[in-house]
Amino acid sequence: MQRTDTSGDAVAAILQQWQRERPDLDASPMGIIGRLGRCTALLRGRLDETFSRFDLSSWEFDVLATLRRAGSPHCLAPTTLFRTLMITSGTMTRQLQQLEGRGLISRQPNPDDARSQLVQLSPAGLALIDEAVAAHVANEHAILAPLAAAERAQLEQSLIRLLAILETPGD
Amino acid sequence: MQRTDTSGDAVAAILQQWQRERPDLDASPMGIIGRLGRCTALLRGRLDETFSRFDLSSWEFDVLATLRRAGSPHCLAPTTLFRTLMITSGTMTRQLQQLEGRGLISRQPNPDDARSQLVQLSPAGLALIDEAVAAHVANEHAILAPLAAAERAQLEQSLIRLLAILETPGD
DNA sequence: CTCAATTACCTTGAATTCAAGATATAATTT
DNA sequence: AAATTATATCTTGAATTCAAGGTAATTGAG
Repeated sequence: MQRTDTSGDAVAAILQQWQRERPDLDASPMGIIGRLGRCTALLRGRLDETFSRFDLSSWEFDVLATLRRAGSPHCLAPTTLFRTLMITSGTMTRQLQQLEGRGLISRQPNPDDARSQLVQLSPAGLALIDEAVAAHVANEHAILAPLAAAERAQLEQSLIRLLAILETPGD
Repeated sequence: MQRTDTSGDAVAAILQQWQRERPDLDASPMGIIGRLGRCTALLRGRLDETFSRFDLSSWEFDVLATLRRAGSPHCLAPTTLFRTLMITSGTMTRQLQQLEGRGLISRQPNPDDARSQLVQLSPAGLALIDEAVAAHVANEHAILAPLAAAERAQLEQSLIRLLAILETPGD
């Protein structure tokens, strides 16, 4: 059975419920934090549609895109990759094994350090990610198209501000 | 090994890399979509800190909070729950089994429909979630405290707008 | 009224992700 | 210089999540 959801603005309804059940609490921060999570969840689905057209999952796209962004020779150490992608090293290993199996990357031992490996985008991987990135960016443009330029600017500015707060180490 | 990240504003750096490597693409939507995902990821960690103080994981909190919000007698069908929580029915079953094992909910057959069950918050579950919600809301207030009232309003307004677009069925 | 077909509800097997462990290098002390 | 501690890199076992399947109830036609 598939997950479903009938939301209008579900978050507003949740806030009303809390107001009714726990009037002693000021739940207003949920108006921001709840909607943020919800937007991210819905976006994930939209973006995955494009990835799947290239037989890629979200994380596969991310790995290939990171190598691509690094520039020629499209070669990075696994540690650099998993730090950039904010995943654990174990997850990284599995992902690289899988991508190597599909011939999208190659892994070679690092001659200068037996602990380390060198991950490189294969020609096939390079061609694939170059196409996929173009489609991905086009998809993102389409998703945000209903937003006027001023709305986009306001949203981005707000997110920059929030991100600065969240990244501040003095939690 | 733990995941790490050294971001200043990592998204800005990524945009610059794409500009250098693929000047033919206008990657500006990533400025919004990338930061949104990043904010959500960082928030998750912050919120989990509070949940763990009550020996709750994020999903456990969500289930109990949904039952609590519903109001007395804090009783819902599993289907209502998994639709609200946007998870699959299989995941729901496991979670309810676990919560029942901890004595936080009870499950009884529905007398009107042998297919269905009734999930109810136990007294212990009610007491726990009432405490945890208060702490959670306080935590959210603390997280957003650096934002001025006007900034909060602008951010929320932007998110409401974006959410409306993303929820529009005409994908 | 009976039976078939659709719908709705819940439990089990495959895939993904994380925490802990094993090995190799570097740094420090004696 | 040898030994020891500490750091860094990558691969494996435990837990969580999703897709497919089985069972019960409702609907509608004959």
